[in-house]
Amino acid sequence: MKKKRVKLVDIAAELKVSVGLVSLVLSGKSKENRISDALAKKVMETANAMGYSANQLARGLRTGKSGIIGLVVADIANPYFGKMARFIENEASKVGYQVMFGSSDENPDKLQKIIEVFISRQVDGVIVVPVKGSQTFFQNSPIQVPLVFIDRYCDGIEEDYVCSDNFEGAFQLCNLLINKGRKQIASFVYNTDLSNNRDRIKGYRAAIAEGGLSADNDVIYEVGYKHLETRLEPALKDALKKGCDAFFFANNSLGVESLKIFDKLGCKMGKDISMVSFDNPEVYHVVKPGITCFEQPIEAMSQTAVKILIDKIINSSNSTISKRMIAGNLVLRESC
Amino acid sequence: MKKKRVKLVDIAAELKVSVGLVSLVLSGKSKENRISDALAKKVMETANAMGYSANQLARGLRTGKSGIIGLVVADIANPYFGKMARFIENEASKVGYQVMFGSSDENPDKLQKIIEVFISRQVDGVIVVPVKGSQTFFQNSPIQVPLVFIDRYCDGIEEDYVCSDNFEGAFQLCNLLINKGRKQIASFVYNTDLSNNRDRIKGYRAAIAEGGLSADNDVIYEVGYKHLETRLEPALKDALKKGCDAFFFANNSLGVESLKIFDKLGCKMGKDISMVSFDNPEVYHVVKPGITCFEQPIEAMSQTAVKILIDKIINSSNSTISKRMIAGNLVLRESC
DNA sequence: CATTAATGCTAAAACGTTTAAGCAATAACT
DNA sequence: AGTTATTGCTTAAACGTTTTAGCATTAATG
Repeated sequence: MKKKRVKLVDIAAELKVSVGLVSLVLSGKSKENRISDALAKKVMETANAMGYSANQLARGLRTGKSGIIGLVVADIANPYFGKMARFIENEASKVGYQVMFGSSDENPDKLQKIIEVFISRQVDGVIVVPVKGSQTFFQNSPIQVPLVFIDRYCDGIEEDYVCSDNFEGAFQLCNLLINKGRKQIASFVYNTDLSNNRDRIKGYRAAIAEGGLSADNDVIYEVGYKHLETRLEPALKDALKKGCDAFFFANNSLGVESLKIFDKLGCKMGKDISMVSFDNPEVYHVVKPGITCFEQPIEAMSQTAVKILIDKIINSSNSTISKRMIAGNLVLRESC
Repeated sequence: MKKKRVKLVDIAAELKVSVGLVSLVLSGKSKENRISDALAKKVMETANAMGYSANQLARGLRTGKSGIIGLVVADIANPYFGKMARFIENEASKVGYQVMFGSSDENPDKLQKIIEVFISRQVDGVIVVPVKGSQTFFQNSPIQVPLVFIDRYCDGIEEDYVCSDNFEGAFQLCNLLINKGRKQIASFVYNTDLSNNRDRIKGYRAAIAEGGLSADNDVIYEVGYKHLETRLEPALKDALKKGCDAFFFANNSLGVESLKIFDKLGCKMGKDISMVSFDNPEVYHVVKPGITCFEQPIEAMSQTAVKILIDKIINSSNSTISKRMIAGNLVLRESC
């Protein structure tokens, strides 16, 4: 029933040649090694006929390359990261790489565990969405694999990264609110000092300052990733009580959850209040009024990250580190 | 700069013991092999101190187990499959397995390629969402790895699967429409004869029949996965023209896209028309009126699939095949 | 005391590849 | 004809583990 997997030695036996020769032919090195065309052809044919498929474990052990890249996102179930995973998969498969993933839940311990497991599995490189509190890990552990940060980077860690223009996105979004004539803009962000979050706050502040609005710190609400359900609603109520008539959300999770709460509280979006948000989940498109947002260039970011990583893997070029910031685009809808 | 990875032989050299001993200790086989406690302790300590991490490629080559399971979904960017991936990741990591994924785009050729690559990478098992046209592949190729279908199964392929109760879900959903007093229910499904799609159609038909409505075939619209943008709108218009006052959507993609179109056409959801849908994407929760739907038990399905797979891997028990159907639950909202 | 048993370790093969080095045989030169 | 190249293949080591079999040494037994 269970057919034994055919390996090089089986093909070699069948043709009465050496294993090495079969290997050379099947890995496309016939020419360099002066294997006769006739024999090479015969080898390939029988390999096909016998249904040969290389054992990548053995190959990897020998060559020191697994052909796998590890991807660590916050949560693969979050469509933002799901899309990212998909684009990374596409780009990686173009160059023969497979993707192994792990979700950190924004937890530095989990992230560390995942990376350690990846390393143990000999991934050739990793693409990582770093999380709050993981700086020390990246600093202390002399990470032994090529690494590229995506979506965010870690301060003080000199590593390649690719992210979107978070400052500009926030700046543009908040400008929309100001131009709309809104007077007090509440900002909802995660409680981290990660680059993306921080730059979005900066963009918000810059817009406020340029727009001549008062930039009271107390209308910046930092909400923890795991406390959305409990902390978000009180924060929103507080903002409303303080007279905020506009809302800036630093990501889709905050924005989408807030939409539900606004509805519950009976706030009329686009009338009583205006809102803008980072990210462009399906919800923002379908809901009425549509939510104006800043769409991050997930595809370009993902492709770039893979390209940088593959380059690092192949050329072992830790010479210069690339820091890429890719422009996103504003999606104008009715919420502002 | 680049620290050399420490391996068993390094630890062995450090302690002037044999490699085998180190291996035995580190893989927790000290007792069975009568390694003295003192030495075992010392080995573990130096292993830690030296930062040892096993090379899973080598281990896998030797043991014949890679510790990796392959997951083939239609599209990891689709939140439904993203969640599935996440739950599978969680369950797999509990037993020390990593997940490698691939997206088939509902394309049998891609699916086949992915599985072949997985096999070549020596995955210990695969969890697969089969697609239209992949039956022959599963039939002909004597798949050499433990396999579990999820979400759907292939007719004529005797393999383990776990799916939700598609018939019951569709039946219940359509009953809601009928009880609401709707007279002509259009059904929007994919153009495949895969089990899930087919059972949903059956559920729809059964409800229609029991409800005493006319079951004209021409209010079943089969729309291809890749032709949603072009084919869906004409189909919806056609249904409206035919006088349909209720809509059953067999999945979230069809339902969400249709929401946009209904809005464009000025249809008042819950008044002019009612709708129900399979799956429970965020959109259905946030949109007004909320969309009544049948939520599939993604977590339970995923966990079950992993458990079955791990069991097959460990026990090589191809004795009995398990066919699991897990109940989902109706989420009542205002669209019906 | 002589035998058997238990203890604590080592040696070496094996997993399936890749690849450097080498070896005949033939071909191409002086 | 004698040397050197070229051609076409083979050999065998290596990658880092696991695991079986075995070897001393010490302890327990009759």
